[in-house]
Amino acid sequence: MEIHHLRYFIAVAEELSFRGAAERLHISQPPLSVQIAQLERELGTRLLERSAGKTTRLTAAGAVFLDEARALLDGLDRSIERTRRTGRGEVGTISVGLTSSMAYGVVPLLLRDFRRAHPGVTLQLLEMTTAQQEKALLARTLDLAFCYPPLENPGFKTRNVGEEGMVLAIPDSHPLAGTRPVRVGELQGETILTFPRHLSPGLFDRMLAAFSMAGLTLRIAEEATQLQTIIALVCAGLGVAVVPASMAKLAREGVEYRSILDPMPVVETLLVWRDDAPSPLAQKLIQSVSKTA
Amino acid sequence: MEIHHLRYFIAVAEELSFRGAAERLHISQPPLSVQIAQLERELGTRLLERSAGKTTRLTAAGAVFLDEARALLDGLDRSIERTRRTGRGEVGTISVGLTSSMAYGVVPLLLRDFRRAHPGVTLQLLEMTTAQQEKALLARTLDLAFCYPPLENPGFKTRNVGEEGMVLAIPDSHPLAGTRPVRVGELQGETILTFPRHLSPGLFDRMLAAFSMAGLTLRIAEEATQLQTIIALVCAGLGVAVVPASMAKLAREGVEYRSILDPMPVVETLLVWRDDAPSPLAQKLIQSVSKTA
DNA sequence: TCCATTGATACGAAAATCATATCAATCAAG
DNA sequence: CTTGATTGATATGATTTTCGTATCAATGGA
Repeated sequence: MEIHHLRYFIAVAEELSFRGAAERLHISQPPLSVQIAQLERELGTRLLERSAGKTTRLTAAGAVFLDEARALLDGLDRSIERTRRTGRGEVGTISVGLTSSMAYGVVPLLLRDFRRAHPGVTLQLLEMTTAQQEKALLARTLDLAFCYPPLENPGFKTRNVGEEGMVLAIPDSHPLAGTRPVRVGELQGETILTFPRHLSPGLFDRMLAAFSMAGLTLRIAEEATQLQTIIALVCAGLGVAVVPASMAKLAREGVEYRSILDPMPVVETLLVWRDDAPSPLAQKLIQSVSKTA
Repeated sequence: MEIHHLRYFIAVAEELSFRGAAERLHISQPPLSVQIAQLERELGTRLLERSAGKTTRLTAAGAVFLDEARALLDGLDRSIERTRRTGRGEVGTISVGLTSSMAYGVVPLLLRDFRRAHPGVTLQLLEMTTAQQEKALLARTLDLAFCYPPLENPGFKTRNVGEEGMVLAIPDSHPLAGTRPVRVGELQGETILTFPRHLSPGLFDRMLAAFSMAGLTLRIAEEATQLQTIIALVCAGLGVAVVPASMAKLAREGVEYRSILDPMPVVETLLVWRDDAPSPLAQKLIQSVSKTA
């Protein structure tokens, strides 16, 4: 059985006439009779009562199969449309990774714009470290990733979607509290908290270098897998911290943010994807982000 | 698009290999590639990522279409099975007419047997007079009819499914009440109620003849479109009535039934159907009734 | 009785699918 | 780095299927 059998049968069942149906189908009557006969033979039952001269009628099985055939063709149309929409990237799900520290930066804005432009698309956001995201991209668990450089794997395409400076986070009870920008030298003797290196080796090393030049050392808060934890430690008076500027949006009681006068590393945010055949959805998000950023 | 496109695509999507799928389909690989390419062209989107040497993978659209194609083929199988069952008369609906007076005779027994043997069949029972049933058969509103002879239209096939004698229905306060059979002569002076002629002309005329021979007249209860109404009138003391023996099963408080010694008309019940192409369900019911009766 | 119309059948023509042969690209092994 | 094996794509002739023309028997209406 093929789909044209369904179409042919529906035409005959609706016209209740082989000649009329043949005309509607733009074919001649004999092959139509043959095709219907094939269909009846395969189904093992007569679908139409025909007697020359008198009106053709549906059998009980024919009435059932007419309903079924219509439903099947409708289902086929819907299936085709759904597939086409998916192919055009109008619907579907896309997995996007981001680090927990990006929750307050430019990434939410970029994603919000994409969501508005593509309401049919489900964004699946997964908080992961840069290293985890790289592995997930390779395993195809992620379609896209928002990472911090440097990337370990060279086989990725990237786009810079924003960069931000570092600011100082201090308790509001601290002598340096106030609106004044701060120099690194003023931190002499302070406990300067920072995150474990594996969370962002590139940023970590550049921070380390910047402070070493000023003769300062950093204290690594091993348990701080999220920058918010660092802020919490600052709030508790365990020290000060240097964090990306967007963290200032996390207005936390008892913590103030001060800009730093000395040269500090700049945190770049990269959108990363595999260089082989990104899905249409991924392409759309890349395009959306490129336009916005 | 044809159904074999769906089958071919499912095979490739499941094997994730054109050659493997071709082997499974018992065709060679080149035409399979061509068919998939046709499918992709018609859908306007790529379904499979293929790169020589590396593993073939589904695109997002391909994953969607795989689900859809499986569902469509499943639906097709179910449709075929449903149609075949209808063709074999295993499922469906059959419209059967019967007169209201048959509700206590042999007909319910016959239908009960059929119901047991064919649980998938819905019996649509319609209470109609014999004349109404004949019209409904011609209009194809009914598939089968349980009628009383004679039939007006000669173009029917019939089968006698039972005959029964007539009995006397009298109030239990009546002088004739008791267990004794009754002679027609004993009804001299009684009001003998009967149904309007149009409900069953054949039976009416034979009844009329039988009573005329004994010098008795009948009083027609015009409002009695159902035999039960006659019984109700008897119960109310408006007279006595001669009714089919099966009505005795309608054990009504205040009414007794007496057999009649004189020759009385015999009520035949006919199963009636059009002589042109009865549906498989109708054939099954005819067969069931013939075996039981 | 004749004529028009219905669907079925027969047969050659057109179209679609298929199999064989072959290619470029890629990967694994030496 | 080279070789051999495997992947899917392409080209071409063969086979199968479907289609159209011609024709038939059966039925209903004029």
